[in-house]
Amino acid sequence: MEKDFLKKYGEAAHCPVRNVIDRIGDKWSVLVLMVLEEGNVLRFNEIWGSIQTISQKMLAVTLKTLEADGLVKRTVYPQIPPKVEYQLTERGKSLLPHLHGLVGWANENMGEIKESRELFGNISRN
Amino acid sequence: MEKDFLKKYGEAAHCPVRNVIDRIGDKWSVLVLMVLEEGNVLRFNEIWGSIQTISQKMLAVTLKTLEADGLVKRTVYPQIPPKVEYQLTERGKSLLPHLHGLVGWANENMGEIKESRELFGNISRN
DNA sequence: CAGTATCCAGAATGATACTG
DNA sequence: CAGTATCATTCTGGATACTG
Repeated sequence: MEKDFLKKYGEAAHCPVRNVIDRIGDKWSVLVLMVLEEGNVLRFNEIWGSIQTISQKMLAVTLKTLEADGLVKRTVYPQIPPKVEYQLTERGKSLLPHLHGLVGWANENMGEIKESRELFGNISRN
Repeated sequence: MEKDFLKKYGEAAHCPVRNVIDRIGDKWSVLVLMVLEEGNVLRFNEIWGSIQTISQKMLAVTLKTLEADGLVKRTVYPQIPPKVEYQLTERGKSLLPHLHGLVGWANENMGEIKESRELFGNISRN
């Protein structure tokens, strides 16, 4: 029996799933978005202090990507020393409920998932 | 003004955000989950045919990870040639609404996001 | 303070060939 | 059919040093 009703996925540019995962699947974007949600308006070093293990480079790269996507707004105050503030845009805010859905799911299921993984035996992805 | 009310994120093992992103942030997991949702019960090659650009190796690895996490159930029929069927578990099904939330958001916003990115100028993440 | 520039290690993914 | 094994490549992120 053929299953021709299945959609074809994976063609990169036009794949809606790829679009999402490419955007939030990196190591830090979701974390930065949630920190900004909590802090409202934050300076570079405030975000850096809140995400303990991120490197300065990756914070800069992540913020720039989020800004380019219009999820975060960057405001520069021309002073010395410089002051730069970051905050979510409306578009960025509209994404957050979905992220909370995911994190909520993770919190509810991580315990059992870890047990499953133990039973299955640790596997490598290579 | 200090912002000590900010939570501290990023400590890997105990970070709920890391837990989610590590699980669905890879290149293929979400795609495979959605194909299985649509197809209900599918054989290895049916999934492979539905995700055009995935390699055989990565499909095998992805399915094994999802199985280890208890999101997908694998059933082997001891025949020659072999027949193996994959389907979502209840846990796997419980994740999907959240993924649909994200994909829906992406579909609604991708147009504007692409425009933003053009205006901003293409940036590299390195 | 808020970044950049460089360089590098390791992880993730892909290509290809082979097998029970 | 449903994988595994191996090798090659690409991509990501971290360390460190430097700057307007």
